[in-house]
Amino acid sequence: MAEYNFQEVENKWQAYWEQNQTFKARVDRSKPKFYSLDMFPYPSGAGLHVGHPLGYIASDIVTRFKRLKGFNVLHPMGYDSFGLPAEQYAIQTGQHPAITTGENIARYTEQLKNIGFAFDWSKEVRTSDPSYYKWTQWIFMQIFNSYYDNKQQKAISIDSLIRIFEEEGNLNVDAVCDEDIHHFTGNEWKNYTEKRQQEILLKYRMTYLAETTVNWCPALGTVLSNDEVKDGFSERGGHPVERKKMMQWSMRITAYAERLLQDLEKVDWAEPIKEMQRNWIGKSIGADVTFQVKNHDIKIKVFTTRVDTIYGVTYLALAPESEMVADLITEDQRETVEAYVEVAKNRSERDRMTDVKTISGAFTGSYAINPFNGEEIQIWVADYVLAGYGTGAVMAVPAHDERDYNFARHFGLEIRQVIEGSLEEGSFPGKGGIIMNSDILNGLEMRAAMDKAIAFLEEKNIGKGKIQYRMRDAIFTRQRYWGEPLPVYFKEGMPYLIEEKDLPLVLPEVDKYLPTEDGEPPLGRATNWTYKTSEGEFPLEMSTMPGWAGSSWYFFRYTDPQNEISFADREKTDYWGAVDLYIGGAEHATGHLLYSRFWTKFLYDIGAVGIEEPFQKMINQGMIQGRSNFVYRVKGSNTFVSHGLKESYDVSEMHVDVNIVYNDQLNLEKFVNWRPDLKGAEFILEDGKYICGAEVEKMSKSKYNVVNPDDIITRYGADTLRLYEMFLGPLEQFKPWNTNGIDGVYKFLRKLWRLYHDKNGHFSVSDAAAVPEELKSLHKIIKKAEDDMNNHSFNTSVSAFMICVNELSALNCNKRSILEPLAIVVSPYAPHIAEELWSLLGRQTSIVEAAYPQFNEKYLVENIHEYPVSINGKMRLKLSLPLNLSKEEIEKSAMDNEIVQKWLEGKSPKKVIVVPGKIVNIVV
RNA sequence: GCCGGGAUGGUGGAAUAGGUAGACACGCAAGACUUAAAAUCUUGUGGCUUCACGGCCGUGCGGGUUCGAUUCCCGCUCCUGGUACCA
Repeated sequence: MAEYNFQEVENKWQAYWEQNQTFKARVDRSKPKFYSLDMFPYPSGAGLHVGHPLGYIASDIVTRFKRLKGFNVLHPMGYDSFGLPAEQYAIQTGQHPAITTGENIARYTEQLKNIGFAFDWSKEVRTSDPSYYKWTQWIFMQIFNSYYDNKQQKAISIDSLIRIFEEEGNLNVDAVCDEDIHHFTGNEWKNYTEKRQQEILLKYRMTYLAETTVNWCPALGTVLSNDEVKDGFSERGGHPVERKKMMQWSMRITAYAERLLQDLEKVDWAEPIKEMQRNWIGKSIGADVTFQVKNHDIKIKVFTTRVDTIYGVTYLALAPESEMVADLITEDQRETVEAYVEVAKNRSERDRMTDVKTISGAFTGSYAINPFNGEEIQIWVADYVLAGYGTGAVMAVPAHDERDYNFARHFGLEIRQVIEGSLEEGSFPGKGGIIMNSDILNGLEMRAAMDKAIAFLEEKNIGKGKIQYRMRDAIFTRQRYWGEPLPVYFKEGMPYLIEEKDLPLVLPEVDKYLPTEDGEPPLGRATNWTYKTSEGEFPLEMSTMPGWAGSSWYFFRYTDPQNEISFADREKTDYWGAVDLYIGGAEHATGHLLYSRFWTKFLYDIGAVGIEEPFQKMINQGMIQGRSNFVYRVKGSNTFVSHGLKESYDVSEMHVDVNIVYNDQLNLEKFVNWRPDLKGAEFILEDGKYICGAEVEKMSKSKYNVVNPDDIITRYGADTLRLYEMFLGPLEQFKPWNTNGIDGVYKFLRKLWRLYHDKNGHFSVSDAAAVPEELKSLHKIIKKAEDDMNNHSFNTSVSAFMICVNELSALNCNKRSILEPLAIVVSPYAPHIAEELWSLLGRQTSIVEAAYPQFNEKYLVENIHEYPVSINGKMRLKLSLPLNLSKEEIEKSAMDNEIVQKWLEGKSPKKVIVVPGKIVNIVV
């Protein structure tokens, strides 16, 4: 092969890796393990664009490097293949989503294989495959069969709870459960009907059925989770979302709130992501306080984080949705309050969110009594109080809370200061201040006042210290077809699990993928969607699982994807353990990453896995944005004017396909053939070229700025694509895709190739000994590439490779002792060309099996340093001096220099700073 | 509003235990090779100024610490991600 023929080289080695199963991972206890994972892709119909593989390339480079360093690597890939787009497509076309999904996966796989990833394809999983979702269903069953014990702080089998109920009822049970639990004895339990018992157990199960307010999206016909809703619209499709009460399965992720929060300390993730999770969990430490309503037997419980300001409470406020409101309205207020509640309730979540400036509320007419000072305070209804947080009621302290302050000002309610300071500029939180006007709390600071107030509450039995989390239980059902069926049937209205031997419960065929006429989910269309037991035939659950179900445990399945007797062999999950490097977008911070941690902790609690945190280290790659190109049509004509001249004409801007533009220069021939209406287009050129305008936008079809990796590979090859994606900039940074610099890395590969070949293109290396400059160049790159790898600074490594190859080219180096290790160092980035060079060098096995070259400091040792000499901090000259000179000798050489003398103008310097091996600075 | 991330030539970016700002690459310009083009190679390329040597300015803006600041501190501007009446 005379010239570097990337097509030939890349096809050859991709076939070789596949045939030899080069990347197949096996348990091997003689080596340290390295589990590298990329975030699960959803195989969309549009295929991969150049932004998708960015993270995969980075992780591929790391795994290839780790192999060279002697690690046993697991680097799998698979598909999160249940999802809305396939179902939407099915609704439109009638085509079964499994078919579309299969086609999309085939396309993705082909595209991924073209890039030359070192994936172990034998480990591939697909969440929509029954052999996979069998185990998703199995995990659901374990969750159903568990409750969370607060004393032991772990999930425990529901059977042991039943035993406790039988023995002593629930009086001593401290578990995470529904609010409306009543106490019963062991005898009472035994006398309950089965239905009654199941009803009670459901209140304890880690996954339970309950009426919940959900984000209902009528256009999609499904429920969405909070993180699937953006500003009141669905993330997929942008359809309006409304609040609706529905019977849904939920999971008690809140039981794990504290552990999810604490264990963030154990993982090596970017601080912003951890912070997002902390905010999402939203821990607040405070107290519950019960207020007696005057002339009523109703008590109002509020949650507050500032019980120290309890003497500053001047009114209570309830959420409009609160059930207590109806009982508290007095006759003279009835009309006003009911009208207000009606309006407030119907205001959509989105209105309430966008319109935070408008203050609204209504006085119920009732009064509550402050348990600390016996004062009567008004009870209001206000839509700034959320039904879903805390108790849905707040004690308002206008002097020290901004929202309470604004509300009180608006309605003319009292504002009473209880912390020293000035109210001139409105309310202030006064967290460091001294309490005043507060009877028993006077003179204390916040912390002490809170402790004293809580002690008072507990003594009087009207409240207690409490920790509140903002995080809600996770809704686990979707009224959709294309998802995992829940392995649940209903008897007398109570849910029961199907038997384990009947897993997987396979998704049934339906005639249409739409809800039924009477509003049931699509599974309601299936015939015989029932479960037979010895007692009869019962209806199965018609909702399916949400998208996050399958992706919350896939990292375990990868270790043992074909296992038919368990979700993964414990020996294998133990060997591979936690993911050592997880690369993916930051957009999953509060969804996938939280759910996966939750399921992992659950599986740990029941003894199914040995780790509590699934992802030890994570890097979040920045998104690749699109870079759109524009042409400028002179209005009313078929003439296009180049970007630099457009100001002289009346033009309209038009997106043009970036694939027919090179370095912002339009390919005119391709342009006129791009669309029929452009036939016969004329151009006004500048310097004989048509230059396009450019702008950074999201990569999308409609903007004609989607760049497909296949096109780049056809033109430049996979190695160039890999190098270029890394060369573009730091992995974490957001950046626009721009092919302008790609020629540079392509040239680099050809220069690299030429190092191993003579002028006539014949492979030619010499066994002569390397000269010091060559060794220096080599050892510089050995060290740099390794250091960069540890910092995940891939872009700087590519630059360093270029420098190395430039240096070796200048030296006309063709020494085997230099070029062999060089091929290894480059191989994680450009594996195909490296393999080819390796085999040309006479090696029989894959370069993957080579060892990373040993760095030797001695080749880099310098004995001369070029000292920059600064005068008053500005570099003025350079001075080459031996490194073994003393400070004094360096200073003397500098002072003797004539340029230095010129700057001194005969004066003696105020100060001379000499940092040996670094710099000289002379202060005049 | 609150919490993150960022701003460096025409472009992507490099350099932070404070020590030569602009590595590497693109683009551009000039030249070599070629009938020509492509490819390849050589040289130059932050701005202003100077015939030149050189000088002045320069890392979003304004201050500060320091012999020395892209890097540390204080105060802003703009872009960007998250979050949102959470009591």
